[in-house]
Amino acid sequence: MVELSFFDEGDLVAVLTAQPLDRLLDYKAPEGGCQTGAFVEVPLGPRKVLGVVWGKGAGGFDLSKARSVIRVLDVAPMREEMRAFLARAADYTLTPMPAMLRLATRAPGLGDPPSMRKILRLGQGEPDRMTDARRRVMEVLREYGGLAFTLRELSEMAGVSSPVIKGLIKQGVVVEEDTPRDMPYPSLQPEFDGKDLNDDQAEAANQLRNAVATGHYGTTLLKGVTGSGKTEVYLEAVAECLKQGRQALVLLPEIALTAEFLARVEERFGARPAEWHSGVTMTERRRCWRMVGQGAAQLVVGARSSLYLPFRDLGLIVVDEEHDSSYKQEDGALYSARDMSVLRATCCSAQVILASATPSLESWANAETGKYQRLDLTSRFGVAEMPDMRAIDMRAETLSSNRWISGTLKKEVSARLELNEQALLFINRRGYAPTTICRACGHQIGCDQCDARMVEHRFLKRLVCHQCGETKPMPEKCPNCEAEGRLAPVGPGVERLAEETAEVFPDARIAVLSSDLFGSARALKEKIELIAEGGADIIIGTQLVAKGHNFPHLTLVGVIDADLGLQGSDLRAAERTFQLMRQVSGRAGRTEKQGVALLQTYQPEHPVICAILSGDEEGFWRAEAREREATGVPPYGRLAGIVLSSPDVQQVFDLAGEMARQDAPLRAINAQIYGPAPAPIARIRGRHRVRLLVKCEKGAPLQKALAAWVAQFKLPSAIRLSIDIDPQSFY
DNA sequence: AGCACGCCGACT
DNA sequence: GTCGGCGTGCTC
Repeated sequence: MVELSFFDEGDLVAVLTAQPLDRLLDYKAPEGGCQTGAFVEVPLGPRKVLGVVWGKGAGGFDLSKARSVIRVLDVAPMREEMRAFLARAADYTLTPMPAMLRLATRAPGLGDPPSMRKILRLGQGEPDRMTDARRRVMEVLREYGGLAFTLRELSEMAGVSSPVIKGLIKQGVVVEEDTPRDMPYPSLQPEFDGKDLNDDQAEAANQLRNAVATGHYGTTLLKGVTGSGKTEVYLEAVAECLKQGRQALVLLPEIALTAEFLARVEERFGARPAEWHSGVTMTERRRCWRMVGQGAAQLVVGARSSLYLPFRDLGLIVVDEEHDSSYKQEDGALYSARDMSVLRATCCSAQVILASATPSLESWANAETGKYQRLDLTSRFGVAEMPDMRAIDMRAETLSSNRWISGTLKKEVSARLELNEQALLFINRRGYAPTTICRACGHQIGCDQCDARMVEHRFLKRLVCHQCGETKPMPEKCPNCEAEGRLAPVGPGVERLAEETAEVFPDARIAVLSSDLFGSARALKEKIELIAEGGADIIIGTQLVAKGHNFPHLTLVGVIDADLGLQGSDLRAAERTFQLMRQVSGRAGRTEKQGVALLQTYQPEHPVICAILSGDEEGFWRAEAREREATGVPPYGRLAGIVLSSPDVQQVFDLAGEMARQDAPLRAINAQIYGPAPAPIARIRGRHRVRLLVKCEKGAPLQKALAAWVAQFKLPSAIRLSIDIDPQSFY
């Protein structure tokens, strides 16, 4: 090996810590030495902190100050490819290395020794006296001989109290053994037969398998309409990856989707994979992190942060619903899990599968240029067709005020109810009404912390700010003119639509699905299952219902306001509306019955609405691509958003203005600078936010220029600066 | 990030 | 005279 990777005791090693320092610190290697990549505990001032040995120490300082590494932690060292990935991701996103290391060490108890627990097995001989309770204990142990039980589990399984088991232990009939607390995950069986695939799916699966078998990097866009069997297809790629003895990672945008996915994995591979997301317990996270590092977890299903797990040999990353906006972290470390997946895959020679019914324009464009492979699944699974989609021209409908269900839609819903089928009414607005206005003075109730309007939630009996989460009770009188009883809700939210629906269809059973109505993912899941089994006639839902849930009795989708989202000048509005409408429409008719999707719109000739209705997706993307190419925005140009925030408006505007003037490093790469302007969310929790936008040509070294530009300024401590490369929301 | 150091206002 | 505000700077 050429690289010097082992250091003897006393050698100077450079250590990266998760503390926000702008450089590596040198330490003396501990007793017994250490290797590059080792996770270590080092002294830093009065504290002990976690670090990773990054290489040979650079020296060049007063060596008498050098302290020693306290100890090497008992976890697998960080691999070269992981270090390279973190460094490249840091360069790309302009995130400091300590912050990257923090992402990669988000597991509790990394420094703890591998703890042991006692498990119970059947020993030799028979108990002195056989009782019912004792018999049950022995039966359980005999029946599940392959499984390890703790005292508690066994007493639960056998329905006996723990003294019964303790008595058996004393006699040696049951024996205790020490095993590591972090157990390897049960092994998955890629040899099991998958579901039957149709020709289309089989062909796509075959191509993905071949790609995985090359053992090289590559990215494939797997495009398939809702219900086309994308999951079955990419699980075949996972199977191939496991056969190669490599690990696989499946990213899902929403925790609520994991339960269903885990069940499918279990069905396909005979066991459950490792799970990694915010809902997983501390002990389980610890186990996952360690087992992934030891190669004792073959498949991980997780949220975007699972990209930073210490895989030993990652061969495949699937990004399901790759267009989903939750893959873009918008606070703290700013990164797109989709782009980071591709980066990670290039670092470890893995394949990436980007799966979506409605890909992001970026991925579509990368497939067009041949940077990504593209596979299309056209036929829906089984006999179901894409629903028949039509617009309801709201200009021709007569609706009384504060009503949103048109006569046409009402008739269609009634017809479904007669047939005992389900209808879904979709509105992408939580709460009762988006605005509360005073009829006396016209004042709108806003949030005290932000500049957003507050949304009335009748279910919670409060006003809620959807930007910062601030809530307050509904005031009795107008906070502006003090008029009493003149505050009125304006516009529809999901709760108000439910109210109208109950009036219009008094005999129907109505279920409302909105994320704020459920305390837990489990409660939500139960409700969804209940609905799927036919426990409701009309489903009223927000965005939540668009994501992957299957309602077999659903044959009609009514979109209350298809224009919502087309307003404003957000460049991605059209793309998002297109994706959302297609997804929601795809909920209808997933089984043998043909579904219908009706879009209430005031602009039926809008290109996006037309593209949705005609199903001409390629046409929509081509038009969008032309538009973006003409304006030089992503993916045809590069963008970065710089947000400065401070409690002091004047201060933050002054600095932003100063930065905009001192733009020499940016001019050097021909970049243009726009702003300062109030950021999309102008005030969050009392901090005023100002944004600058930097735009340049596709090939320009944007990050380098930005770094040089920002380095010119010394930030007052009250001001925070964040740089967002490839921002998702820009206007 | 913590934590110490250090330089100016209201208290014993 | 001293306690304590948090701006500035350091951590191998």
